[in-house]
Amino acid sequence: MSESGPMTGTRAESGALTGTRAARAAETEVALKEAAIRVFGRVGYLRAKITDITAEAGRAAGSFYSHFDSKEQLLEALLVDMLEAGDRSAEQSGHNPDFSDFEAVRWHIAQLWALLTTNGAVIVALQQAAIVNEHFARRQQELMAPMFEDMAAHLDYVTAAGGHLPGDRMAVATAMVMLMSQYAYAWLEGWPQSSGPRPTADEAVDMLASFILNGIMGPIPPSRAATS
Amino acid sequence: MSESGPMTGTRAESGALTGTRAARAAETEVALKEAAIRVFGRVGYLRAKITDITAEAGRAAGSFYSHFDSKEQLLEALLVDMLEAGDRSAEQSGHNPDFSDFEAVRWHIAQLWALLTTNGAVIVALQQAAIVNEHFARRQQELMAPMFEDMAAHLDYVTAAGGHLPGDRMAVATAMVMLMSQYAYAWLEGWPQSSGPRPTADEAVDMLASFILNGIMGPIPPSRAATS
DNA sequence: TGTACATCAGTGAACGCGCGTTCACTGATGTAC
DNA sequence: TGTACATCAGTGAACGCGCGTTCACTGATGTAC
Repeated sequence: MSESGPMTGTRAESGALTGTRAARAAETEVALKEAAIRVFGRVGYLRAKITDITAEAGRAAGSFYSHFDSKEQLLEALLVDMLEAGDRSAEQSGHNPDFSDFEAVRWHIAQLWALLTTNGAVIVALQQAAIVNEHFARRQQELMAPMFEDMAAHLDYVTAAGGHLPGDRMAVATAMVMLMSQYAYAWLEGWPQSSGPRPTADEAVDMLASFILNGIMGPIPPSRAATS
Repeated sequence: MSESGPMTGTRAESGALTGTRAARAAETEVALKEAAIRVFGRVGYLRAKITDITAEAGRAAGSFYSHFDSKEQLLEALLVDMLEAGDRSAEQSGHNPDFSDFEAVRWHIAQLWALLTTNGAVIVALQQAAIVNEHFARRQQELMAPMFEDMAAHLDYVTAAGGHLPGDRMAVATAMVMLMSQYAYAWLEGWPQSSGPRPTADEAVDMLASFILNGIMGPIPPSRAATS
């Protein structure tokens, strides 16, 4: 027994390139996806070359096509992964839909913030892909539509609580989503570059929550705004 | 005198392709720029091919390079045109910087709205170019930086008037710019597509003005919000 | 005013670069007997 | 358990498409004398 069996020995020694065929293929697919996310984050989806991704994953160029038909299909796969993970985490949370309440607004913003910071590369990739590709333009709409509807529904609580929306409920919902997502994007990009230290994530979420609650309802009591 | 002179006759007859050499070249350059704006508006900057632009302008492909070194340099020229026009119109307007006043806020939003609707194609082209090109990423920052600074300065009037900003002045200024520009973009794109009629430009500007004034200060008197 | 030549805006076919995609090949894994 | 063959993940050089860019050419405009 000074030598292990030929197969098991080979497996243990050559690391990532061993295992059953199926396992090895699955490993490579995951490696390609993870590499893609890193490359997208570094140079953006539109500038990312197939060979950038395979190089980042430590594979040959041709290997890519054993797993994906194209860069588009890879992005689609990443989107599916993201949405599955999102569905799983969304199930458990019974949330408060009453947007006349500061904590409810803040909770929703924090949720969106978490989504953007954990899946930033994929979401920004989708945004970029939507610019040059009809399919992803539609996909982006499909992702945003429920957000608009969701926000609009939450705004009805504001009206019910005697708040005075600044305009049409759908227009206000659209403005809210645009504000949240774009401010988050600017924050991730480090805008504006000129001035002092950028806010922490918590400060940013607080600011947005106060801004939006004031915007849709009127000022919140200073005590709550200061302590949250 | 039954025949006009050979040159003047030729000029009058063959329309756009006549005149002095310099004039003819200038005409073509203008035609290419205008064609580019139309093509950018239709398919976007990133998808626009040089031959799309020359075809739209009714010229041969090679003609492009008598006037511009590349698509990038053409966009740069369009930006310069836009900024020159912007400077000219900005000079004449003595504006009210006091953002505790509804009309001042509304006026600024209307200004930005006008800028985006008249130069939408070029501004969106810049946004797209900034994604894949370092030069235009910097150019975009240069264009936005004064807006952030300007808004932040205006916000100081809010604090002076006893208003309570929802966060750091620069963060709030950033949020305002993001809200205005992105809502305008969404409006131009017809988002959200699902629901009923989108607001008119005036309604959109009113909504943004109320949203922002509430957001940065507290609610405006209902009478003013309703009448403006 | 007329002629001969120079210049230049514009033309469009051809060229060539960059990058996505293919494919003959390798060596390890899986299967049959 | 051992041998012979089949299958398949992965390789990387080569291919080829799309589009930016060039360039020899045309015909009109400008200049010289």
